[in-house]
Amino acid sequence: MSLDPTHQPEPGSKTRLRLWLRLLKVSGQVEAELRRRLRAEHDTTLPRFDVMAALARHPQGLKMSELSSYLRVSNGNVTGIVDRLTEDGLALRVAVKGDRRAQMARLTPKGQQAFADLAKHHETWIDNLLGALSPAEADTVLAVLGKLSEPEGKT
Amino acid sequence: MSLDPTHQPEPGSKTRLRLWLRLLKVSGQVEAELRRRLRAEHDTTLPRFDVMAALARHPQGLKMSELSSYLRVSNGNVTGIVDRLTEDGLALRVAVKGDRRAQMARLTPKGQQAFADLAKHHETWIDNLLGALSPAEADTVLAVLGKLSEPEGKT
DNA sequence: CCAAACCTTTTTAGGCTTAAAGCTTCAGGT
DNA sequence: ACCTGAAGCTTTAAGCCTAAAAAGGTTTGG
Repeated sequence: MSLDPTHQPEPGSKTRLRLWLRLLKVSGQVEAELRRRLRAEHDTTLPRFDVMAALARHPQGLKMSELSSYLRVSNGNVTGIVDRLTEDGLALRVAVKGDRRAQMARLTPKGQQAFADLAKHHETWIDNLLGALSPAEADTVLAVLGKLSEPEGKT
Repeated sequence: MSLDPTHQPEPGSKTRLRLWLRLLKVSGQVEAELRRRLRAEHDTTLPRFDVMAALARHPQGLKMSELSSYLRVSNGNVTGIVDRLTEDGLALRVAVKGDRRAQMARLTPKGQQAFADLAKHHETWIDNLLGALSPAEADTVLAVLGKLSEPEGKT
């Protein structure tokens, strides 16, 4: 099969597959380097960073369920991460007034300070890791990839 | 701090950070969808798919250490994955002649057949998920991201 | 009032991941 | 033959991830 030159299942199928593999490679490399630096220089992990970033944007705190839907991870997942952040004194749980089922996760002052430090380094790291791209190139890719995130179907 | 308008730490730093976030978003979405379909339609996982793909390219088999360096994952990691593939009858370990320490992991006929089916669907999925991009757009992104994978320093 | 339905969170079970430790085997030097 | 270091693989510990079940708390309809 496929010796038939008239087959051509999809135009650009091959190119898209190559694009996917490269996308996977680049994001994997950057992500791996971020994880490595977070661990080596700050003794933390990417999931912890993500949770802290979410909480930093919401100083009043987030319910556990809000946090999990915000981060697009499972409900039971954030339990463990917040547990460990709490053990390290970076986060805490506070009761929700009027609903004894719910709890708000919130950064401690120590956690806010730690995140500010992390965020500063994070931006620098990204700028270094993607430094081979000019702003114009970055904008180009940004625009093209934007088509995938916004599945505009309204023709 | 940063009220000083002469600061400007990096030109394009903001754009690169946005690019990274979009890259993360797109690859995360595609990857999550692949995992979901692998699970729902084939009762398997992405790591298993990756191992099977590696073994499919090497019909004579791969040593465990070759497999782990090929996939860029830790040595102890593939042990468990090959274990589970073996339990399902998709892979097997064969002794390496002349070195009783080493073992070759290899796909069984059942495993080869299963992978052929997976690979066919995989290509279709990718083509669908990235279908919003024209071949020209895909080529553009491919070229730009190529600069990151090939850190050409020879000027 | 109270039981069923619903909501919020934690717990459980299973898989993936790494780093580090342990076991066996190999290869080379004495 | 013996020792030693390195190689190959597995095991273990800790964290992350999900889906599903369990445990409390709340709300609502009779």
